[in-house]
Amino acid sequence: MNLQSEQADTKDSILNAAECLFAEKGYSGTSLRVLTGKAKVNLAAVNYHFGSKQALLEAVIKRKITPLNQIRRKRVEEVRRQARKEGRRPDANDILYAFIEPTLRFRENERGAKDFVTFIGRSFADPDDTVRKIFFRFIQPMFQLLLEAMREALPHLSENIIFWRLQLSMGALFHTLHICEDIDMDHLNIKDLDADSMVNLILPYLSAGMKS
Amino acid sequence: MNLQSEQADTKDSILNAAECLFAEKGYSGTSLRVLTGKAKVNLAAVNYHFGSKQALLEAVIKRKITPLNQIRRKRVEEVRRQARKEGRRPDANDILYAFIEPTLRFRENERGAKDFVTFIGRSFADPDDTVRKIFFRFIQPMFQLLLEAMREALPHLSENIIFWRLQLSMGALFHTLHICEDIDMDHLNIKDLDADSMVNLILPYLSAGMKS
DNA sequence: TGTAGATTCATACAATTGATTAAAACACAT
DNA sequence: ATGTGTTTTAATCAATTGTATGAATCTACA
Repeated sequence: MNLQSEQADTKDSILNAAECLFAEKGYSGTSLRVLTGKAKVNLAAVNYHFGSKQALLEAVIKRKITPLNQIRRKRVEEVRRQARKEGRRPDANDILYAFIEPTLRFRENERGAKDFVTFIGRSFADPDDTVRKIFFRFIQPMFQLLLEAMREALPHLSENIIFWRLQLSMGALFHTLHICEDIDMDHLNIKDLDADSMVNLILPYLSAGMKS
Repeated sequence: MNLQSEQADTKDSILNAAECLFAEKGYSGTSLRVLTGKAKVNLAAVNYHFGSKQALLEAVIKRKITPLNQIRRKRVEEVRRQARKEGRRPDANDILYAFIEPTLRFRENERGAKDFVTFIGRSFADPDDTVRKIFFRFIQPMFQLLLEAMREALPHLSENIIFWRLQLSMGALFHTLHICEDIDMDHLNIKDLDADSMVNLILPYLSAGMKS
């Protein structure tokens, strides 16, 4: 067995560099050479430690999405539980808040989380199909939970409508979080907005749309 | 000078194949070999007729975006003119309708337009920066017009807010139009929805969000 | 200190990329 | 029919891609 910290250093360097570069240039747009260059490790290190570029992608996603989804799931279910306890339907706004607030908080606090969230937005359109598939596998249960909760909150709307309004919400959210890294308009600063301000910016929009 | 129809056939074959493949796999994900293969022309034809892959991209975008933007601009300005004539502010819903309805109508009617609209959604996240830049150049004036119109319609909101709500709207719209090609859920069919149904699905959401 | 196992390293591999070239094939006016 | 300018074709270019290999280096325990 080797010294833990050494191995961890290399693996973590690769994961961190991948997270950053995947956010900036996408999975398909990032070569292992610039990736290992940024991580300051040998080119072969990726295949040695992860097996392949695709396996690295899975590791990058899993590392961040697992704890994030855990929080979001807890928060959403807490909203449903609270509503049930009070004998009423959950509110769509509360559900969205329970999903969005941890996402943006996470994005603000955790190291590299901003890159990761940007990466999510990018992945929906990656040239490589496997990227979408892998992401889908990790996101699907969370989306399903949101769907259930929203059906409770908005019983007068068909499942069809709710489904597509949730898609619209996801598109709005991740597109905005993705491109806000690109935009550097002088008077329209959002890049450095804190989590609360971003929630205040985005939540009312999504909430109104869901209930419309 | 050569026979017009021959040259046009080759160039158009390339443009059509590019449109389709760019929608399916993105610009960076499409190689000139599979592209010329699909178009049933020689590999060198792209560089001969367009100069480079990037020049082809510009041609693909320009061909469809120019007439589409012309219609949308006319429609949006008609909404503003009508409101001014009646001495009132334009309605946000009318502005959105003037933008979205031609987009979805176009998507439904014109040959290859569905692919093109899908391609737009994909391009926001293409690994190649130049794709985003080229698209931005063509979309920017239209976005600016929407921004102006919305400031008229929603004078109580800051330019900042309107800007980001428009971004949210664009994200919602193009993400949904993009992924709806992927989704084939048995009971949640949207793929073959006609333009009117899609407007009815999307417009209330965006409208409520903008006004929220 | 010496050895076994884990890690790093430089190098090479086959495949694919966009682009270029020169010759062949073509169209058309004279 | 001949010649001219355009288009198509096959072949090749250098560059980049993810991956694989074997030797070198390092770590930890005897």
